[in-house]
Amino acid sequence: MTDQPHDRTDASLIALRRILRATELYARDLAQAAGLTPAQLRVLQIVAARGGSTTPKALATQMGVSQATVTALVDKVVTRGMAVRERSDQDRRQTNVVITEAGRGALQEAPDALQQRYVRAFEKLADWEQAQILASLERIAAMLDAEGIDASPVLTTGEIKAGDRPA
Amino acid sequence: MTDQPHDRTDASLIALRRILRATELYARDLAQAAGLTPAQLRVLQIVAARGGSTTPKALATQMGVSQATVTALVDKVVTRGMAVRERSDQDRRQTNVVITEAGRGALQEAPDALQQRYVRAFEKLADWEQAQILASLERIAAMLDAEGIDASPVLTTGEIKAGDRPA
DNA sequence: TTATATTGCTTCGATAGGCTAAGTATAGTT
DNA sequence: AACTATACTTAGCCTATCGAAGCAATATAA
Repeated sequence: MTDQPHDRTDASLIALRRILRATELYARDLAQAAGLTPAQLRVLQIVAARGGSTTPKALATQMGVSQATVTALVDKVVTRGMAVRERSDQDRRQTNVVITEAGRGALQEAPDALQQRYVRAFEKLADWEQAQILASLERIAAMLDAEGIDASPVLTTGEIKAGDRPA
Repeated sequence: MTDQPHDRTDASLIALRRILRATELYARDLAQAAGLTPAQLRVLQIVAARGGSTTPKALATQMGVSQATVTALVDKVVTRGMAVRERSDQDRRQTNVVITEAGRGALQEAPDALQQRYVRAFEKLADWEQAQILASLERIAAMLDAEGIDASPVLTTGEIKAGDRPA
């Protein structure tokens, strides 16, 4: 392969697309395995990550969609018995979306789309490879979201990892 | 940052998500700017990339969706005057989707989501950085779509059966 | 206290993208 | 001529998403 700069640009774009596509397809796959659509699965994941209960408002913010959309999604997971709505006692305008045992079960069947596949492979890599890939990814992420995108909440496993219970 | 292996796994996942999210949001943005939805834009892009004319079959294959979906998408871009349908002369079962001047204009207004933002930044990087990023991306792509997604982009026909909204 | 915001969520009506199944031509095969 | 296969379209049905409007509870002002 020649070293025309443009070749590399194209090749990296192609690789990026493969990544996006693989992620998307795998997300669908997993969601289907758990009897949930990707969007519904995301709802459950966020609720679980926030200690098993959160509000539609918080979901909307974190997912970057409108509250109306969250209402529809919550309707569906509620219908499937994977969550319930409970009126808040502090502020009775608020509703808490609470995950059920069935919901937790479904989550276990369908762990995070990226995590499942990626972690296994990543952790097999040599140390230097991991370091290089990490550096590259962070570089790319910075390139992509540096300009323009409003500071909307990025869903990361990191930030929602351990117990930050919302009162 | 410490060098705990797990930190790196998490950090790389977070970076990946940022990439996915940035791409998704930017795609919407651009599509809106051009008066097209992301899917419709993709149709136009593919048609243009194939020399300004291609068949629904080819579109379906390349986009990984059914022909029926392509029909619907083509309907929309045709309605917007950005493409026309023409019966093939070689095989009269075939239809050619042909991009119009208006379509080309729209494409120029809204170039590829990834390309637009990424290429600019990528081509500013130092040579060694480009090489490293490319290697990493290809590595990741291989990790993600190697195992599991067997052959076709078409998913299993597992069903997520309907649910109605709770009262 | 009563009147007026503001907040949190749901409902309604649209639009988009996606699917499967069934229909219609056209092209190939036997 | 009679099948079979191919290329699309149609029809009917999901899900996801939005904006606008509505309702209920809280907060603020007069």
